[in-house]
Amino acid sequence: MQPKLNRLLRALAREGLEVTYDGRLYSVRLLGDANAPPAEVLLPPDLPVEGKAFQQLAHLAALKHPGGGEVLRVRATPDFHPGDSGVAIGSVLHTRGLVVPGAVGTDINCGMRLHVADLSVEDFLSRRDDFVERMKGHYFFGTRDVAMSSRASTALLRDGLPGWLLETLDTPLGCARGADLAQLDAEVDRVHLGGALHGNPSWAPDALTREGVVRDAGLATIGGGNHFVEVQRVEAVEDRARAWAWGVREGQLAFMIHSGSRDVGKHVGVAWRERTRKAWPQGAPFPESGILPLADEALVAGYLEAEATAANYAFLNRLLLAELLRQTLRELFGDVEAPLVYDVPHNLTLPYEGGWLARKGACPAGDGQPVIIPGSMGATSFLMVGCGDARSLESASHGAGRARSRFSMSRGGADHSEAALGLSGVDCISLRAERRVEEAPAAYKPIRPVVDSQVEAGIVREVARLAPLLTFKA
DNA sequence: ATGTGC
Repeated sequence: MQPKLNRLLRALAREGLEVTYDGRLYSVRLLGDANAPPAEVLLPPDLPVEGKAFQQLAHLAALKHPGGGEVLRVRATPDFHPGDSGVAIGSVLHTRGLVVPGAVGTDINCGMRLHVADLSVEDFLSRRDDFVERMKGHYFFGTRDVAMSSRASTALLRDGLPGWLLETLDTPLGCARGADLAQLDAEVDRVHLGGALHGNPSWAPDALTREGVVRDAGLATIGGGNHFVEVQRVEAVEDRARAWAWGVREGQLAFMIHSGSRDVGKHVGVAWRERTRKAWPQGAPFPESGILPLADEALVAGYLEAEATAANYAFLNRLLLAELLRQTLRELFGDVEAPLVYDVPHNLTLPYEGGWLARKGACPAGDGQPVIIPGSMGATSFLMVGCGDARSLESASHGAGRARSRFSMSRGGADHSEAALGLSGVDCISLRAERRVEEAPAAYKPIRPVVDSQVEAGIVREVARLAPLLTFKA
């Protein structure tokens, strides 16, 4: 291990980085930039490291705006890996007086949602094929163009889930027609921030605010990449008191949803990437990292409102994905309770200590907060509780982390046998064969060391472990 | 991340 580590440190030094490592925590800084805060990375010695991701972190910490504002701290989670917009996935950025749209990216309010159901695994598996066929209809072919009233859509984008619910009570359309709206209302408390950010519908694509009935092809769909819907079994409970309080018990069925704001986030993210570039002060050189901050107060407020608009959409997307699961369960098994445990965003800018905290693939881990860390398909996922650790900027990993790129997984010549991909015994439902390969367990780091390192560092504690039964990938 | 495209 040591020679390998020394090689990495030397390679990074050649690229202009100053790196130290104490066996748990890396500290990274651009050489010769003593004013920039060092970026910290929690990473146990047995996990693979990527030079590019370190470089991206060091550049993020060194970010400056000629108009003022400052980066206070940068921290990365143990699942961090290079991002293609110049900001590593797993970065947490604490700023004052400036905001970095690229530190959230286009996948705004990507997040996790977890439900449990009082249904035995045996009963569920006895109707597995029926269940899969119905969900395929919903997630892959069927429930496209989800209808909602223009009023509900506008209220959602502006006020989030409570606004949407208020308008939907009068005119339930689409998936909402079969929903228990009183239950959805009661569950809003278990959505991070109440699922209610202050948005502005004018930042959303025009189609979402059209008069009359809005028909949206993206709503209640999983989306690509690492997004998924997974049916699991609660295989072990570590913190019985907390699990009980959250409604989680051993042997229950669970539903885990990983999805985001679909094309709405892309629309907002791309628009603000342009605006941020145009807002860069005339004559000032562009940072070589390509990462641009906003410092102007009105622009910062405008961006945060746009981000919130997409975030509100993502909250509803995850809610409706869960609602389709819940309705399908009722169709197959009668009156099954499938209450929400928690819904938490891991790509969002939120107020923190008088400034802003931008998380890109990092789960909030405030004291007592539920933290959801999914393993790859076929691996255990974790329900944790945050410890409110300040050194980690109250942030945990959002998964195991990608070990190999989608491209490197799918290219010819690679061993695509089930065994090599780690897919033996994995029940993955997707219409696209290449998705199973790109997202196979072999593309991801092992989840155990990622979780353990965060427990040892006092960031999270284990509440329950969830074993996969079947996974839907778009 | 994106009704993706290396």
